[in-house]
Amino acid sequence: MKRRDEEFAPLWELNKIWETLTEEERKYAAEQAEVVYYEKNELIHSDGEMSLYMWMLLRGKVRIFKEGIGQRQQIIRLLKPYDIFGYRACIADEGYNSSASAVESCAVYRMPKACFMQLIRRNGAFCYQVMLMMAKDLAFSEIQTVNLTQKHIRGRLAESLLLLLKNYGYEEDGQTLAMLLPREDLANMSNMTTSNAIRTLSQFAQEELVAVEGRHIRILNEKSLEKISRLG
Amino acid sequence: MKRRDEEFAPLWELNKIWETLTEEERKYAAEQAEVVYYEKNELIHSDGEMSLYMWMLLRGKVRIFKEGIGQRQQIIRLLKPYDIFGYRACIADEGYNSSASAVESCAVYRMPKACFMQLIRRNGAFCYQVMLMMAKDLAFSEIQTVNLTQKHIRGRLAESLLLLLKNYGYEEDGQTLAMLLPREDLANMSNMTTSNAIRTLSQFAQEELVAVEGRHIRILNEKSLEKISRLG
DNA sequence: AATTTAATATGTTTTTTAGCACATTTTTCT
DNA sequence: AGAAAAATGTGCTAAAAAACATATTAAATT
Repeated sequence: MKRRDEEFAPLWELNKIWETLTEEERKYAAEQAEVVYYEKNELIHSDGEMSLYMWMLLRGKVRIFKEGIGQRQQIIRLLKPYDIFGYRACIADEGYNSSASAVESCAVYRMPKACFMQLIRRNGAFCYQVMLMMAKDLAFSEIQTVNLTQKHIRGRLAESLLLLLKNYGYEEDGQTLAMLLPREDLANMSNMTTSNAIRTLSQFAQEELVAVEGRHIRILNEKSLEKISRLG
Repeated sequence: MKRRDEEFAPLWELNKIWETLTEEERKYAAEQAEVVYYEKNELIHSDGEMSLYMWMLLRGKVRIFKEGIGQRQQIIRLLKPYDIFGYRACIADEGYNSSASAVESCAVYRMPKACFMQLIRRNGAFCYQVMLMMAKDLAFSEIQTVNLTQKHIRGRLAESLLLLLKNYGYEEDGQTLAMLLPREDLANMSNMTTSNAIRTLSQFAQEELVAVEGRHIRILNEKSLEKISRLG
């Protein structure tokens, strides 16, 4: 983790939750928030560790995951720039209940818990925005529980690919997923072993649902993937 | 669903989130909240249906569940008196993202969404209490995702039994779970088929971890159950 | 650029879990 | 209370997924 002098747009231009802050609060938030940098695969925070900051991703990609049984990890969600994380633990004044690490080198705003909670207490509209964000995260988590427990391998992998597509979109070619993920991460998202992720992705390639070149995945038949995901 | 004239203690004596309300707000809340009754297995709200109320359980037990693939259901959580539910959808102004049905006949307070949201907007302390509740629910959901995906059948069943114990405690004998649940619900909690729930519970009985008499389950060896749950 | 290390691909075996059948018991309903 | 409907208990079979092995390829490191 490094700190560097680099200019990023102010908070309120990056995520609408900050738009609810008054001039004074914006100034306070900007003073307190600090840009920090992480290398690829570096740990940002870890499960159980007491929450000291809430974070907003500025550049790069981050995975939020939990360690399960026998070092198997489950990726809870993947973040893109301006997504906010680590805020739940701050609100509950608990340790983080998951770990965060950089998928690729990235820049992050971190805001001390005290500052964040101050803003929540002072500003009802801000509090409401945070609440709304949490309501979305909760809905997603409950949907994900059912996806991961009830769908079969093919359905789970298709689901993950569509999730990546929805979250990161395509490269300029309009086909290639704008997210390079090792197969192991794909497996950890989809609740399966790495070899099953590899095998199933190969199957999808044979069926011409996707085309694979290393970590570059082109989506050839989104409709069919949706169907596979839907039927489990 | 019926309505009856029956007296329940006022909201603020039943769940601490209501303690944050002012006198005036308490009066408003009490006016707007209404007691409704549901028969065993009656549906209280269903997944996708637009949220009109938030609810607080007064008497009885309620299951919150999602329908997955091929009518298999996943129980997201089980409620005991004074637990609050259906509030997430109100906050996000969305449809419910799960269904709720009565495990046994029960009484419920229901409060119109507009009233609930009014209180949230007006009263920062109340908003914060709701937020805190949601933070707990979110943490639970994420833990549950990992439990249900990574643990093996025995681990998942042990987990569920301990969850029931934590939530409902023992009967007066200090051994029998104060929650009668058909094996199918036990299966739907634990992400397994009904026959596997029956089979695995029988195994636990043979190993003298529990004693089973119909739906009455006595916990004989909590320590061992914890170990089985922990190791997956 | 070369070397080491890690990731990917694929086949095979073993374990785990679901699915089905059917007898028996318990609940529910009238 | 008695009949009908559900739920439970067990055995067996099939399917799904994990585990393991090993070759190949790509990525990271010096």
